[in-house]
Order: sequence, then C-alpha cells, then structure tokens
Amino acid sequence: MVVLAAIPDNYTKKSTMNELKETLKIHHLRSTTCREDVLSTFIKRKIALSHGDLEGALGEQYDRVTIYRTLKTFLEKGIIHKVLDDEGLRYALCSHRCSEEQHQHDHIHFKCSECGQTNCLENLHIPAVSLPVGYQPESFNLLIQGVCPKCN
Amino acid sequence: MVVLAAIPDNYTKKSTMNELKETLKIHHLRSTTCREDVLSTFIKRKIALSHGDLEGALGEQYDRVTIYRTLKTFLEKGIIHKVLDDEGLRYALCSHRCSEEQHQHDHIHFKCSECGQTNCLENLHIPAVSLPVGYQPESFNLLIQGVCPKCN
DNA sequence: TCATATTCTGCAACAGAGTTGCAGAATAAA
DNA sequence: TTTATTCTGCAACTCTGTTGCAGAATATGA
Repeated sequence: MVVLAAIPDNYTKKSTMNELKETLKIHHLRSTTCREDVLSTFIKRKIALSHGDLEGALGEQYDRVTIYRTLKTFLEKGIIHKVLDDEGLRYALCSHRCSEEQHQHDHIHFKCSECGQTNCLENLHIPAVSLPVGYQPESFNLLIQGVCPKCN
Repeated sequence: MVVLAAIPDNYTKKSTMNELKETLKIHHLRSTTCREDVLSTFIKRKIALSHGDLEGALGEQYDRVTIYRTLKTFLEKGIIHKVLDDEGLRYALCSHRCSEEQHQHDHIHFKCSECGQTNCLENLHIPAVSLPVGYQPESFNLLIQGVCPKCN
C-alpha cells in the first residue's frame, strides 16, 4: 500500500498522479485537483508549509477558503500535522502512516534561523524526560532552532 | 536583587507592588498600572497566558493595543517568553534571570489536555538529542501534552 | 515641588489569519 | 446516466495582531 514517504524523488507525472489519488482514497477522500495539488506541493517542497505558502503557490487556482478547508481535512485524516514555531503555524506531511484513528504524536522539527525553513527530522527519537510526579505525558513535540546543513 | 520566581505566594499587596515596580525598573521600564497589572496577573495565575486571557482579565481597564504592546515590550526585555501549542500563542514568565541581552532559551512546557492549562516545567533539562551531521542547534523547545497532576 | 524630555496609552484604522453559511459544481457509486 | 454525497467559490464575518498619531503619564534634574 502507498505510504507518502515511499514516493520517489524522480517520479513521473503519471505515476505521481496515481499515488496522489491513491493516498486520498486510502483516507476516504474524494480526488479533486485542489487536494492533489496541495498534496503534491507538500511532497515536492519537502518542508513545512504555511497556509500563506500554499496560497502563494496555488492561490490563483483555488480559493483561500478551499485551501484552508483542504488543510483542515488533511489534518483530520492524519495526512499532515501541525508544526509550530515562534513565527506561527505550518503544516507538514506525516511520514509515518497516520490515520484518523491513529496518529503518530512525537515529532522533532528543526527550524533554520538563516533560511527560515522548517523540516521534520524523521527517524529521530525524543529522549526520555523524567517528569515530576503526577504528570502523565501523552505526546512530545520538540522544536529545535539553529542552522541547517544547507546554510552551515 | 529581585527575581520573579522568588516572589512568595503569600505576599502582601504592598510588598508585591514594590516587587513589581522593582522588576520593571530592573528592565529599564517605566512603572505604569498596566504593566504592573499584567505582570501581577502572570505571577498570580502561574500559568501561560494568551493575549485573550489578559484581555479577559484586564480588558475593561486597558486597551487591547496597550496589552499587546505591553506583551511585546516584556518579550523584548526578557521578562516573559513565548509558549506555543497547537491552539496558538501564549506567554509565560521567564523564571531564570533573563534580560534583553541574555535569554534562557531552553524550555519544557506541559500542556494538560483536560484543563487546557500550560505550565513551564522549571528545573528540568531537555536531554541531548543527537542530530544528523550538519545541523547546528541553538535553542530547544519541548512541548509535552498529557494530563497534569491536578487532573490526574 | 515643578518643568521638561521621554515614554506610554487610547483611539482609529488597517492587514492578515481563520471560520461559517449557502448555492452551485464536481465526484463516486449504482 | 442518474443520483446522493461531497467539494468549491463567494460573501461576509470574527479574531489576532500592527501602525500612526495626539494627548497623557512618568522619571529626572533643578
């Protein structure tokens, strides 16, 4: 079955189209050009995107509201997740297989203070934190700010 | 010298007033009733507050804009810091001695999914994360979501 | 205590982010 | 191809946050 992270970099347009449709289908969403374009923008750019970024990329083709609703739907279905830094809210693809029911909750994000881009650091674990008595943790979100390899 | 975290719970109104004025003075800010009230709200509530929270508490006494500007000033002076979760932006007192020049950048925040309150967990360290080659970290921000001792 | 330079506040007006209702358009499934 | 369901665009709105400016309040030195 299709997992987003498995989509190769050098995909052909046709196979991508099928992958996109497939991904939407898995999450019980209708295939529409807007959803395919939003999804494909996330896949191509590989970084966390704000609503503004998407509006910049697709704003002439789709209404602001539609993009908002697409993001909201993708969030609910577990296709993307929120990424927060001190500049505001962005979204990034869920690399692990998430769904409406089950969502991978631990994330490490790295925000570069030079280029401003935010990436998910996959395959990294957040080390255990020993919390004071009484605190029952459910999810962890680590935001690291610094300089990324490209800008280093 | 006065450190905010050192202000006792059972302070008298008068001594608090002096503490507040003192704190503002340390950071080279004029004492105004708005600033004192905002500061004292943070001290009393002990949790991270949004602009909306403060407007709810002080909105009849002060203009929206003034509260925004007070928060901005406090941020710049290192009196408070930003706290982000998936619901948005809040602010919390800096417990360590921060200033305009030097700011303690590593924070652990705990957000309770029951009562919705967010606390800073002082005295806790974020464990070392081994980043991929090329990433140069500068600051760490860990948001833990779960159930707090009060709601447990 | 008073005068003055500096800083703060409130108001008005604005920009941007995000939401809602509704009618018409597009999709999936029979 | 038909039909039920879902999606989209439009209009209008709320909420958050910002800016400019004039008048008010504060700190400082005399």
